[in-house]
Amino acid sequence: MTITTHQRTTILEVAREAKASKTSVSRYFSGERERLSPCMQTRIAAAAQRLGYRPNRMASGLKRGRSKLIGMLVADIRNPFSIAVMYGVEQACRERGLSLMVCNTDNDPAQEREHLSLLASYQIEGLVINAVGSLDQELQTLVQQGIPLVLLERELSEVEAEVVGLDNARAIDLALDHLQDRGYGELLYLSEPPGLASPRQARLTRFQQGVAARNLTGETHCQPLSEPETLQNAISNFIARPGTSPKALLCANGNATLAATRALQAHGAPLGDIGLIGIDELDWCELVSPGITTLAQPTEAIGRAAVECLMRRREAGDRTTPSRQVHFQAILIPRGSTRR
Amino acid sequence: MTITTHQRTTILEVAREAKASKTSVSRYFSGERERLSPCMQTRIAAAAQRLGYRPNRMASGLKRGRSKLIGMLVADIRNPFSIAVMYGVEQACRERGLSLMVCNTDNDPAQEREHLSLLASYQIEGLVINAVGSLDQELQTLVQQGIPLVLLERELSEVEAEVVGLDNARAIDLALDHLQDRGYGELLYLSEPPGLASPRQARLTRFQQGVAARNLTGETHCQPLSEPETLQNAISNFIARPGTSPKALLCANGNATLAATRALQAHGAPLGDIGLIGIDELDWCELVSPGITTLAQPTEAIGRAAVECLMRRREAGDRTTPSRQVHFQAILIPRGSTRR
DNA sequence: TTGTACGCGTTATCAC
DNA sequence: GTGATAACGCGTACAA
Repeated sequence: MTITTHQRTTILEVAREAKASKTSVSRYFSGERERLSPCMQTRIAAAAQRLGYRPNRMASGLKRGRSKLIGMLVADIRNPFSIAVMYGVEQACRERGLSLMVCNTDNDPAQEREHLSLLASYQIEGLVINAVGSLDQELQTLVQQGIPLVLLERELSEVEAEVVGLDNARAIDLALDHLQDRGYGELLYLSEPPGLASPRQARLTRFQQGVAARNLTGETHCQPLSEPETLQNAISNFIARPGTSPKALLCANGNATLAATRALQAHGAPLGDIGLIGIDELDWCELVSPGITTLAQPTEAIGRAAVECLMRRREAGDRTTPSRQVHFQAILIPRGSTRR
Repeated sequence: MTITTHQRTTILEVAREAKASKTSVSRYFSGERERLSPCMQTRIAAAAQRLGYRPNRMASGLKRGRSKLIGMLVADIRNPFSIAVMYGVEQACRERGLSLMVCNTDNDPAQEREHLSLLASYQIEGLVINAVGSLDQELQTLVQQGIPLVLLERELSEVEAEVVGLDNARAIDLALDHLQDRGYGELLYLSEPPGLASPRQARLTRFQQGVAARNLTGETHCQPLSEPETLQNAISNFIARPGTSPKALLCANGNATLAATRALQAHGAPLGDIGLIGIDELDWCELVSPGITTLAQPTEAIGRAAVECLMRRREAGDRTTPSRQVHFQAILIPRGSTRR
């Protein structure tokens, strides 16, 4: 039977109930159970059970300097990619007894700064960052405070932090090779504006290099996806233009794929006739007939790797290890949208 | 210029730097700025700026008993519905200066219990719960500790907590009316097993009532969606069976819609010929030709309402107000899948 | 094996 | 208007 207290039970109450001292109870709950006599152990266990006791993490975090909290800054929580990575992060955290604080910043640098500072105030032990702004200075502060950082795909040169993400160059190469294989010679690259977001930048430049290297024709359209008409027009123009070779669209991420698919449907162009390939595998890509070819990112692995990096760095005493980069390979999933 | 300390700056250091007392600095940062002399204010501001000071929320949480933390228990973080609600929760939290701790439980009651206890140990000020298990006892403990609870669509009768969610009965009615309007007379209801999850239960029973009331023919298939073949067979049998009236599928949630769409495609049945309507609006429903009719849930509003309930209850001193239910209406989005 | 005493960084109380 | 001091709940030397 649990006793009904409207206040949380403290270690002191458990100690009294078990006729033991604070210390013993504390030991019991911090993995030093073996050092206690069996009798004492059962008494404490019983007392804690009766009172429904749970150590206060605020207090223990304050005392030991370890909050057992990991922070995650997400640029856009509604992006399936972010969620998929978050799933991996959450799993890895749980396996290590860590909890996760999630902050969504809606692609707003001001909010990113605010949330960063907030997370720091909770004494988080590590931070996984997926942000759009240039946060060098704020991040530098965190690094100086000894908080391990992992950047998801945002290679900010200045800061000493791990970087985990896709091997963008090879992913684009994979896409271009596939398109060329399938006979598409004139390409339109669709992306949101790269801005400071380095993966967008990396993918874009590799596209440009890769097109040249393969003697393909390539154009790019890097506009916000918020206004469908802009995209629609770009695609219509691309299709209408006289050309000597089949045409295809290459979408830089899931959002772009979604927008492009909408635009193609509105335009009435059948998939495959106009080729379509996108980075990021989504639930529905196999459903939109005849299926959309994608480059899947190993999202869960990316999330787990992020936490692993965090922990490794924390145990390594921070400054000693140089920061590293972990790159994962995209997986091509060929479907009807690149089959003529 | 920020000074490089590898430890976090404390209030004491700021006090020394500003030639003031801890108390004054504390006042400055806890909204009692006005009580300080202008001179003192600028001194503290400058010192804090120089040192990059931020109050330690662990410590203040310990002292004041307010962690400024809201917890959210999510049954399945990869379910778009959960994410959409979470978006609303996060926004509402941010507007109130609260932070969000997210726990994914992967539909596992054991993990739900574990996370619940973990969240409590962080002295969270409120909890939004979307769970599958029967957690009555654990939740009761939290209520007794004075933690406000909001259940997303899981009406656990015993516990004194707010319930926020969809008006399931009317949503099902809406679906049935729509299907009947469009001339579908034989229906197959697809759902994951209802188990203890009350929205599934509510939708299922309403379907059965509603079918009877309208003189329609209705069957139900409530199996896990993990094995596509089971669903596939059920649908094939349903379609193959001789009938007097057009047939349609009604999917209880987004997962079911996804599975049903896959199965129909595998079966080669064109949408609309066999009707399809699903609860939960998803990105891709408009893309799968000729578009899938859905009942959209106002997810962001649900998330925000959850946090509002939490805060209202906290300010009301907890026990006084009776627990309430907030129900939102689904919105019908008709598309080609219910047009013959 | 067990208990005592102190400090983590903050806020609240009470003096000045 | 300002400052000293005692908690908050816990972990951990150190002593017993």
